[in-house]
Amino acid sequence: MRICWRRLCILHRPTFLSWRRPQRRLNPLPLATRHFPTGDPRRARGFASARECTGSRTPDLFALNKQISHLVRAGRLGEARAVFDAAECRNTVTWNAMITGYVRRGAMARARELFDGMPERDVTTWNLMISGYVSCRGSGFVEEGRELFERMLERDCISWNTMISGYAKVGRMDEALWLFQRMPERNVVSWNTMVTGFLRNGDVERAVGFFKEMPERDSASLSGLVSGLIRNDKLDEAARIFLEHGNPDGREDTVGAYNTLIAGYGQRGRIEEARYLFDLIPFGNDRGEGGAQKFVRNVVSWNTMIMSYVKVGNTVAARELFDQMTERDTFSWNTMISGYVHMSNMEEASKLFQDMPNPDTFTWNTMISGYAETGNLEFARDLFEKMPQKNLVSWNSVIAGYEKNEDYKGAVVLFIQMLTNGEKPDRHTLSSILAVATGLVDLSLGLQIHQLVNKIVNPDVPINNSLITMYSRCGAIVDARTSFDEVNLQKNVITWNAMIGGYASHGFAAEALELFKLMKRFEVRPTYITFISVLSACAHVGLVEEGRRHFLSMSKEYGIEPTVEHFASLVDIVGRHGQLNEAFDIIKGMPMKPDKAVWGALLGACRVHDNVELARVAAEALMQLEPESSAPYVLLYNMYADAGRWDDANKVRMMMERNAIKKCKGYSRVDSPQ
DNA sequence: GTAGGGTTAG
Repeated sequence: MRICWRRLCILHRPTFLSWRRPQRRLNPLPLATRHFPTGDPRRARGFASARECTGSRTPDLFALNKQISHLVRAGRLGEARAVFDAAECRNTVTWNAMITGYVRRGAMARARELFDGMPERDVTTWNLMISGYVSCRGSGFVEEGRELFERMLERDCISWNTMISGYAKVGRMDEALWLFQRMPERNVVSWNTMVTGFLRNGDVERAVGFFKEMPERDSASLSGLVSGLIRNDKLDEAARIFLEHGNPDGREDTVGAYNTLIAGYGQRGRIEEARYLFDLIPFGNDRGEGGAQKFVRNVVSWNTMIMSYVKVGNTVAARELFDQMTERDTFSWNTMISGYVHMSNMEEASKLFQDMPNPDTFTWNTMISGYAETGNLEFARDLFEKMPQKNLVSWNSVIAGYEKNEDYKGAVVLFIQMLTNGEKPDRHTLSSILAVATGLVDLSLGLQIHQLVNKIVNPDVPINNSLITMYSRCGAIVDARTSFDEVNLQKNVITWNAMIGGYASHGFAAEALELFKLMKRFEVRPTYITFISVLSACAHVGLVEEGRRHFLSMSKEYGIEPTVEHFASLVDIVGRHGQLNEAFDIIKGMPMKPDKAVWGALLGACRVHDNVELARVAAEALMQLEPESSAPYVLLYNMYADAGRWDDANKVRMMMERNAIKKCKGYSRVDSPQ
């Protein structure tokens, strides 16, 4: 299948093809200074066409500031700026509102330009700028923040807190602590910032120490500690401290901390603890009459608890809670539906889907992927066509569904449709389509997708693994190796398996085994898949002893129990070497039923080493396993014929005719010897 | 303008 990208681009101009990662702007933008060619320094900066009204708040000014704030909150910065520029009269609040817009968007160069051009700044202005610099992504702007902080004449508590949180964000807790110790007065936020700062940087001990030392705590202190501890995998400690401190400021938002803990336990499958906490949340008025604990379970508590049950596959318990809820939101419905979908119970899922008042895109996508996963492409496609609003996940779900059900052409058609619709593929799309190229063994498609990968996503281990698999399946083993070497960041076991498997299946046994050695040197734990490749490599080059050793080391060193595939390889290794009886003994000693690969390996070995009797055993086993296959008959016939045992050969032929086995092309010798 | 808080799809 060939996709003509160029034609697609010309016809439909998918925007992503010319898409570039945005560059960070470091220097202030040159604004339209030429419109104000007077000598006024403020004009020279390009702003001051307005009269500055620093005095009384006129109603006009109030409305103007409100309007700018409103536009900024809605993210409509361009409009906000137009209003700002057109204003006849401004005060500091006006300027601050506009700066807020730029700061929130991370456009610090623009913010700075306004800041530099302002006639009068207040503490809020300075704090805004510092906050903008220190929360800028990329962490390169703390110094700019600090510079402003140092230049401030009157700092308030927020200035200090902002600066401290800036250092905490970039991991410089020493600097944060230095400021904390020197600030003239601290409030509860200062303390909270330090606690969460330590937690953010993995210093659990000092975080807990600071928490205990705090002169006063509020619900944010507790929530911050709880969530930070959970992020540091200290779930039990979080629960202990939380239960010890209860509800510090008597506010209802403590229920958030309960929910955090329930989610923490739920996500780790510790359902009993999650349920215990859920039951502990003061519920209604029954425990809160004194007024001390009036907060109740909210809809998120219910959803989180349902999610916990869904996670461990207990849809019955989840449904019980779901039915008890008096108020459900879309999360409740979606979680419950996704629970059924995960258990492949599409019947219940679709019942809920029909009952759900306002299914959203999430719901539709869940149903689509559910049908796709259970092999019902028709339903998946039908929903996909009918859904009122598709998003990227919708496309990805349906494409992945086609790929998993091996309808590769359908997947490619959908992918092209997706591009022509102007949707930009992401790593999920690309990895599906790479799997499609692998399934089709279509190198040309694979190469095109590789180009697309380079263009639109950052290097990423799973994608690179898919590339390795694609190239090696398409026989481009050198390209596979190139992709393998490009995963210099963090090769995972799949990376190694893909490359070792690629080498093994193309007969590069030495390279496969060499890589396996290297893998162990990098202390990557092999999986059963690794051993399938390793054993097959050993079989290819006749490394009997090494093969045996690897087979034994599987369970001994790595605790991996050999599967039927490993046994097939072992039989192959031993049998090819001529040790047919040992091979047969291995089969007899297998803990599971030998499959056709196992018997096939023995039969092949018997053919090579001319052991007709054992060949008969193997062939008969194969005939039972695969009654329609002609191969065992043909092989056995040939062996008898070669040995001159024509009676036996003819018996095989008669048997074949009796069972109405059709001969396959490529086994012409069946007819020729006579 | 500073600290914290939960849940759903590929």
